Amino acid sequence: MSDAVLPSSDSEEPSDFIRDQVAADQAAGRTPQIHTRFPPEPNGYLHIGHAKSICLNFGIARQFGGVCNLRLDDTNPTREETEYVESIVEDVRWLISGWADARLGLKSPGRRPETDAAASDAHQPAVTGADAAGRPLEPFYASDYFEALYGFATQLIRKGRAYVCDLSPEETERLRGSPDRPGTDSPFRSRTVEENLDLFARMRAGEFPDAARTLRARLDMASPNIWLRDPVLYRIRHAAHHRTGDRWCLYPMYDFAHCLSDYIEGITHSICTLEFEVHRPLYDWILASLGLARPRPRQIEFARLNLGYTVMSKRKLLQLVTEGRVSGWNDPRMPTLSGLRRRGIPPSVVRDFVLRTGVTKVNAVSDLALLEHVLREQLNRTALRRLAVLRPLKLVLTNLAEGEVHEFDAVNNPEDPGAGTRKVRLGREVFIEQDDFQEVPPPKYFRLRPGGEVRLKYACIVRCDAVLKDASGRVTELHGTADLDSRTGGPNAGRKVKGTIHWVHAAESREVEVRLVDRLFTEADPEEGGRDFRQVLNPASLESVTARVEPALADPKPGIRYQFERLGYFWPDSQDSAPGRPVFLRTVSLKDAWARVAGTA
RNA sequence: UGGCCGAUGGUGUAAUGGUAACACAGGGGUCUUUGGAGCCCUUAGUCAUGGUUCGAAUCCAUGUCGGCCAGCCA
Repeated sequence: MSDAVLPSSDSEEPSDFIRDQVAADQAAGRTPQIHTRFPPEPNGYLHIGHAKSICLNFGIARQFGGVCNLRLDDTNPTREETEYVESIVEDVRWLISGWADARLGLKSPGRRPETDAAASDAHQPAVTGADAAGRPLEPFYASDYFEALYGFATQLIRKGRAYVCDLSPEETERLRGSPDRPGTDSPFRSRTVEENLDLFARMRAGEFPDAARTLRARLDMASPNIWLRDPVLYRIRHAAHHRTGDRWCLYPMYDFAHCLSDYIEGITHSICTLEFEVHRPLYDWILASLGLARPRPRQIEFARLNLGYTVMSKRKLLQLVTEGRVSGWNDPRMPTLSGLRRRGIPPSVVRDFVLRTGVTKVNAVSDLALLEHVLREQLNRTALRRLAVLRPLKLVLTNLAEGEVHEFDAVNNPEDPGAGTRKVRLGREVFIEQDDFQEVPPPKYFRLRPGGEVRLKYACIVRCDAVLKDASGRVTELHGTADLDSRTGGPNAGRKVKGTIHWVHAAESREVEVRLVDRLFTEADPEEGGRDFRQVLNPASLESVTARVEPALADPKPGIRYQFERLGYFWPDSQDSAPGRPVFLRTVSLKDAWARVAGTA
């Protein structure tokens, strides 16, 4: 099954307040070429919350004939690593593959604004597809703009809009005031342009230790908006950067770097999450203060995605990893894109899910059930059906001779006749699911019971004649009789029984490890009432069983998704499978109507 | 006791001054060699109070509740 050809809602053109704005800007001729960007900081792995931003930004580029740049927002050398850069690039490509590949804006390798003397305003155009020289393209990096940014900062100083401040971090904080009390001007606020220029150059030259001085915007210490109270634009950090090494000891802050990175790349719509709403006046102020040649980008905010039964912040996900509560960032229980991918969730499902949650400014928590619904909807249409018994119980069909074997046709996918059929074989001994037999069945139980009958899927009806137990009273084996005349085409083919169960031929079945993946937390809101989310980790989130499967499952092709009939959707784990020794992961269970009935009884 | 943003069934969204709609979840039915899938039916909502208007989920005011903001993080 190819992820790219999966049918989904990708073909629909969604509408929301951001797309309305983009459409209006384009229609009015303000931004004929739409240009968005996805700007993660490489300090962690991408998760399904980022998927929303990716789908929004690339979706807009796709819908309006534009481009979406992938940009690493790497302005803080102490938190960022190459490992994260690599995972981010891989995850973004995976998520947009077969959907918006053609919209991915990258740049020719090694290119930076200062390598392009013609562009006086540091313009960095995006390339889609391939490099003119055939070299692989690379993402944009905010760190590629350090030189250009430094130049913009000196311009701000020359205009009297920024100054070097010698206040300590503690003093800076104290003089900032509080939300309901205005701040106090820094004593360094009225330095001359010449002095500021000289000091700023010496900050860059490494003459001062960390935190000794900052470059600050000259705005309004009395503003009710904290971010307008002379915010820090540059800080000194004698730290090696994952890309620029030790070329710099002066690093721009987010507010200064982001708006100008957007400008440098020619971004028209800079879409970010709600917490940046209060930064927008600063975003606009910096750009407006510089008297820039080209049109300025515009920031629009939306509410991030939240999902039930999980946590989403990088800090908490990192905690799960470092404390060993999961096996890594790509543990199949993790909401990271690498975790979802390993679990077997196709990118088209992530896209469809995100699409269905909509785009608003309301803080909301999306329902895990919706993700599972979209998953089942797509996998139902495409997954190959197979018989697998998770917790085997032996059933001996005493009217069949040793070595007697019967063959039946089994449909590979009832939703897709083109998927064809295969043979399944039945012998004297079969395994059935322990759950499919009850010695003392509850009301409305349709499966096997002493003296009762059930159909073995694709084969024939069997009756349970005897129950064998061990000394502790545990059921160890069943004896029964097969009615071979009830097979398809047989004289008793029309006989009706209440239940149909899955099974495997004991002699030909294979033992494989199956990992039953479930939600990571037992509560929809793991942090409800301020509790530590680690208190409600689901102890049953990952259960390993040794299953008995039909031979057709012994050596599965990587990347193929299966439905184990009546159980759920599974696929071989890309990491722990070996040739001839697959490990299956459960992507999602089938809906279980009986569990509801039994649970409420 | 500051500023900004938001509030529509259980959940997520739509309705852009004119019949509150869709999806998921829940409930019921139908069909079935998956208690799956499909199909049909169904429960349930505009935060409150005023105002403007022929008419308000929508506009205005006040209140309530929720989120965000006082990193030299992003």
